[in-house]
Amino acid sequence: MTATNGGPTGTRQDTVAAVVRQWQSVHPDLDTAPMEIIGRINRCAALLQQAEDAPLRRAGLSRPEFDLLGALRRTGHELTPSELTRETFSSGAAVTKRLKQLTERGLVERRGDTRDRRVAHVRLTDAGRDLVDGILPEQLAYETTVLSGLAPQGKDELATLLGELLGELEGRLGAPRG
Amino acid sequence: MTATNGGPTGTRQDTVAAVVRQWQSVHPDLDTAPMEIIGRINRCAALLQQAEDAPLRRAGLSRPEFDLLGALRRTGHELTPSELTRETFSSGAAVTKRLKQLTERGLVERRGDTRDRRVAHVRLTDAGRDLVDGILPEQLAYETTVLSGLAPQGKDELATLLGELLGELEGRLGAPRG
DNA sequence: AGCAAGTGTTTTACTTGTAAAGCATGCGGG
DNA sequence: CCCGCATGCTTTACAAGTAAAACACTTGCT
Repeated sequence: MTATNGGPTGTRQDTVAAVVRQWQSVHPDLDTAPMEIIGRINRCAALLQQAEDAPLRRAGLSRPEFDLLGALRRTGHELTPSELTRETFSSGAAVTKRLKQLTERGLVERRGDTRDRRVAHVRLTDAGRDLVDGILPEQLAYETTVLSGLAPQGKDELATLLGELLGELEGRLGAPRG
Repeated sequence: MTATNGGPTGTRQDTVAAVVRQWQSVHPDLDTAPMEIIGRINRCAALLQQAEDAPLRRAGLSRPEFDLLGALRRTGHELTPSELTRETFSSGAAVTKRLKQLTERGLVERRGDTRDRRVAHVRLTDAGRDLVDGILPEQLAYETTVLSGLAPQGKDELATLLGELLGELEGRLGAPRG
């Protein structure tokens, strides 16, 4: 179809490029440029999550469960369910369900607040902490190999650009917290 | 905590940066660099999907439903359920369910293959085509504004880098199709 | 022809997430 | 004091995805 398809010049063809080309031939008038970024982000995220799930599944954890445990581990202190909601960007109901399961599995513990009996405080058990500490290196190692195809400079550039975009998005969509 | 936190030099602080900083203070030995890319991709994807859903929801569509309709629209011809599975990267069962709903809503039609009575052929109805054609410009317009905070050069750079990464991922994870 | 194995699609049982309602508790004004 | 409203968390009813089994049909071997 296209005249300038070229050969493999080092950049491998990805599926999003093909999709964008199809859209352009159907709607030549539309500016499909945003798809090249947003479509790729979505597709990368889908593939990465699928792949990252592998190390986690070995430990019997889903990614949202790991995110919850990770939030407790990296903050280093107890968190209430509502704080976990904020840290893991998920709904209160979802956090409640996950906590129930993780508690049953002995990975987290809860205690009530002495002052305000509505609030709970959640913390990792020793088993929970060990599990997170065991998985995290594996996951980072895997992620490192995934990114090994990019030039070091490209990685820095990519991290920076994504940081700018994310800052935009969080400012715009997450509404300025004030 | 950090000495070189600096002021607002143009790059706004994003949540992933804070998370990475937490991990580094807990596990100073680990190389957290991959998080700066992969964590941001995941978070961007989450925020984008949430936001992009807005224009779609107005039309009563979920993103996966729109992806299905979009695949039919951009290829320009009928597709079988298994082809839709490949085009939309979702499972056969999911496609079956979506087709059922979209058929009930009069957005797609199915006909059986005359030669092989196992296969079905799915196509957009006029209403379905009109719906996609109506939504797509809105969505692209929205996406354009989302990206408007990035410098034009940054956008190109980002698209290119993501394309490289995605090419890697699809080659590695999606297994070379051959 | 007739049957085993393969392919395309759907069904089933189950898991997980969500929105909205429901509880229990705390807080401030009359 | 106590009533109304806000808050923190959980429950309920439901929507949507998945893996594995089931189903329907075709194909190739004999």
